[in-house]
Amino acid sequence: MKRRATAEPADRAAAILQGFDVAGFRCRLVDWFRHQQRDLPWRRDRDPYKIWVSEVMLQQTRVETALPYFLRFVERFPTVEALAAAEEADVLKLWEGLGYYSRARNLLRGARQVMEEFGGVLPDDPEELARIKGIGPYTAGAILSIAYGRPVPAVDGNVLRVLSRLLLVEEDVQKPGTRRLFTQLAAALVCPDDPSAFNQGLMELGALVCTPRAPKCLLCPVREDCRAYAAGRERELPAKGKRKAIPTVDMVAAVVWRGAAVYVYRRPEGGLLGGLWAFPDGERRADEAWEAAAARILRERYGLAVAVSGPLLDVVHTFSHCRWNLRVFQCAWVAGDGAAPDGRWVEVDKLDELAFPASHKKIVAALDGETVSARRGALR
DNA sequence: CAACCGTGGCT
DNA sequence: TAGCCAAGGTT
Repeated sequence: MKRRATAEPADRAAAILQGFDVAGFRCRLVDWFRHQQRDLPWRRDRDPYKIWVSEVMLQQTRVETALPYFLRFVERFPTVEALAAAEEADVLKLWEGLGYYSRARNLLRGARQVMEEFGGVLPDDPEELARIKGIGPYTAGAILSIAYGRPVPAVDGNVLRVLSRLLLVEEDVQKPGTRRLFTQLAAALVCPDDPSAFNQGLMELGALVCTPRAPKCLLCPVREDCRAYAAGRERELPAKGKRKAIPTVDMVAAVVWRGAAVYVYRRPEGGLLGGLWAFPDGERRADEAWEAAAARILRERYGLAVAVSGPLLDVVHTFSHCRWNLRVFQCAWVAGDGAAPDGRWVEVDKLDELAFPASHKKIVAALDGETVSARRGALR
């Protein structure tokens, strides 16, 4: 049998936990969580569906941001069955502004999958859960432990931070290999008596006390367990590699007027902002004039001949992995019905029925302003 | 494995 | 200001 140069995660986890007071740590954490947890709507009951929705919304998203979306979503779609019967357009409209829109599409697909394959009930089996679109290792662990009381780990960013400090683990937490180590550690630590309180306690501690920049160690219920605190090194952890610089792209978009209607298209699934509506847009070429770029893109990509009348606004929008310098032009329609696969002429007052990304939502808002000022002008 | 996929708030 | 950060998943 061949032996690896580096220890397996399971062996390393066991070595790291040598001398750690597992039982005492569990008690202190769970006790703290029971008394100090925030009153959040998804903690009101253990409905697996609501836990699922909340966990998906909370992926890479702050509690305060997700909260109003969650309330609207479960009000409109209270059950898996209700969601499974929904139109994707309605789901995306409820998700508008929350970002990472594949989450919404996957949640809808997942709900339909649960109706067809699992009789409308989210399975409590790890391997079956993992087959559902949009449910990865963390979300599966969260649903299993919180909704079904199963003693499995749920490793999110909070848990990586808390455990890296607690156990003084110095590996780069962004590497997939390190993630496996922390999953082993969390699996060994999880409290069999109350996996829900333990896993949520770990995350709540990370959110409220063991925060990224200025951890509140003096308020920490498990300070006596913390190796980083003992070493005075809590601010050095977790270790993370540097982020790559993100590229900037010059973009043009156009508001093409044809009577009271403007042209919009639905972005293809799978790409950036997939499934959302947008004004016709495209990349400006190097050394190309902005207005010329607008005319060229409308002609080539959207089959529209227009007269570019002037800039409406500039939008600078930063995504997670790229940045747009977006210049928006108003245009008068000349010819062409529009050739985008999912293009439509929509009256301006009906634009609110469609889901737009934040960057193009600003264009819609600018048009509302235009309408208002035009009406004001007409009244004078 | 590394790149892709949003958004808003904070320092 | 520019960068960092937040209950990740998919390809």
